[in-house]
Amino acid sequence: MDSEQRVGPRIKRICNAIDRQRTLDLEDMELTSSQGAVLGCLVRNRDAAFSPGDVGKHFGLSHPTVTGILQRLESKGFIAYAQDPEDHRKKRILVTEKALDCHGRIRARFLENEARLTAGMSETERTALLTLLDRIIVNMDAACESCAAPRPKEEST
Amino acid sequence: MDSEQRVGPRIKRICNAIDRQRTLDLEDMELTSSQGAVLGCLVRNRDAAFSPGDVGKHFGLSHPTVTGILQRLESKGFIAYAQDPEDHRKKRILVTEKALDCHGRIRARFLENEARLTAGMSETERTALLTLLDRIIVNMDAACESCAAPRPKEEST
DNA sequence: TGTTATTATGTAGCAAGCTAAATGTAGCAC
DNA sequence: GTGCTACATTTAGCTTGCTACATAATAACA
Repeated sequence: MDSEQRVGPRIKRICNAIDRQRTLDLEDMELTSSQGAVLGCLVRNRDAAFSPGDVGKHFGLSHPTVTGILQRLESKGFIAYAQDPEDHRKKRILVTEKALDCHGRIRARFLENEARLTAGMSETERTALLTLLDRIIVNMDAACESCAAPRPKEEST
Repeated sequence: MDSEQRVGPRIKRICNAIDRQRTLDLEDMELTSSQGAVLGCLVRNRDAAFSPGDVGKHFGLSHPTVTGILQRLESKGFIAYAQDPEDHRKKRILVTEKALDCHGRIRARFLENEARLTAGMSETERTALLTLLDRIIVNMDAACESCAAPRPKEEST
């Protein structure tokens, strides 16, 4: 299999380019791509009072990574913390007025970016792409699971 | 458009997971995912005497990023440098015996990883996926170009 | 109750990505 | 030769990702 025929390197290249582009797109709000994504999630789920752990699960990120992003969001005044009254290990993340103000613009920029990525694709193609990407995600979650707790042998074709 | 229906977040998630997995896969050689990819490229193109700039173009990475990866590869004895005899600004990257020894194993691990990603896909699906990813890459290169030299107005629907 | 295990978060330290600014070389105009 | 522009590389400093380790609070259980 030629290196030209592999999915992995393409994903990597696209991922880097998306991050670069989206960070540029949010520059005027002093947000990065990752910060924008996390903040969007927090605003949408503001009634659920997300914890750092919830954010990690939502994006498939490690706890220290989430901590870092949240620290920068806090220092810039987009979020604040409160204690969970029922479980003192947990923190609740509160979004500020500033975050609510920016939310629409962040969302719009991300949607424009998405449109640029998939420009020229039919709805059928876009759907096919999403389905195939979802299958990769499922495949990798399975690989990870077998990492943590090695399976007996699921299919030794 | 629901957040559930976007390509960008999926790409990001997959990219992170691939990096994690591939770095684990190369752990015994003391290489990371990016180092393995760059080293593979250098070994395959060893007759062309790649420069750091060539590596950057090949992977779509900035010069400082390439410099960092190459420094770590050099400190671990996988590559060495020589001056370009015709242009003293350029460096030529030489791969060591150690790199040649590891090359087959690196390649095998990456192919296994690729197979895990696309497990259960027909050849038709795999090809469709590659084609769609290539179109995203083309779209983003176009967007980047217009960034550097803002176009007149390509389609003001 | 007290001990232990699990869970939630934080800190330290590393790799990899970036931009901006510095250095050094090549090439060309004058 | 001098000076200017372009190019190749490096360094500094940032964010984002990770693992490994530390800490605090809850849960489970003898």
